[in-house]
Amino acid sequence: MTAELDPIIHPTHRLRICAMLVAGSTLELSVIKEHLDLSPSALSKQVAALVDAGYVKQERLGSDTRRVWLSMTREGRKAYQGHVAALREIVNATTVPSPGQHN
Amino acid sequence: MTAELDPIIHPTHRLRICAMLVAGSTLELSVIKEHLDLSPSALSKQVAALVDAGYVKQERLGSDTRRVWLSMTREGRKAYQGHVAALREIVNATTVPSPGQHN
DNA sequence: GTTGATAGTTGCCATAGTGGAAAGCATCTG
DNA sequence: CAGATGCTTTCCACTATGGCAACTATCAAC
Repeated sequence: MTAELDPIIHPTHRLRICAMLVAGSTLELSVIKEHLDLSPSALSKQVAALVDAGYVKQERLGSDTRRVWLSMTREGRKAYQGHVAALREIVNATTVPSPGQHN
Repeated sequence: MTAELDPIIHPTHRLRICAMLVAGSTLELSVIKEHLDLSPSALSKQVAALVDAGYVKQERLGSDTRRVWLSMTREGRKAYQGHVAALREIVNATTVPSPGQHN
């Protein structure tokens, strides 16, 4: 408990990016782009925010060095897990109705 | 599926407010205030955003008419449930690790 | 090598969101 | 009535966001 919502992760696009990366280990930026409805520049900035926070690592891996690959850092994984834990805390207070309350 | 994140609900303070209201049916504003670290003015504005969206209903109930009580509208409950469903979709893609991935 | 396409980043700008302080309003309490 | 209380609103400063257009770097074709 006492997990905190992480303002770096919370905004919707970055939350989605992190979720994809935690699930997918290492992904091409273009793959992420297809799943978020964002212009290239906006996406680039959201990713940069995660990189600046130390949550995401950027590499140019393949034969085509224009392409960027992303993965979570250990710190990023930890922050994401904490964030999700905090979300669960907040939301679960919801789903356990106290007796005598008429929802 | 295809549940959408609701930008009215998503920001952290409003998410907390909604979670409290969905859990607690009708709450005094002051009760919410104690659980969020926000100035009176900031809280007032966040609540106003939820009221404007039609998600929360404000009433002056007790003998002291200065005090405001809050509850979710049916629409608000629906929106909140949708939002939480969307969050689960996003986050659950995470917690089901595909085989062969080293998280 | 030159040309044109592609991947991504950055600067600029316009807009929206947020929060606190302070003033304002209505109401309650003594 | 005077002062305290609960909440709202106005004002202002600051941050965040997104798109466009310009830019860099690389690739692919010839």
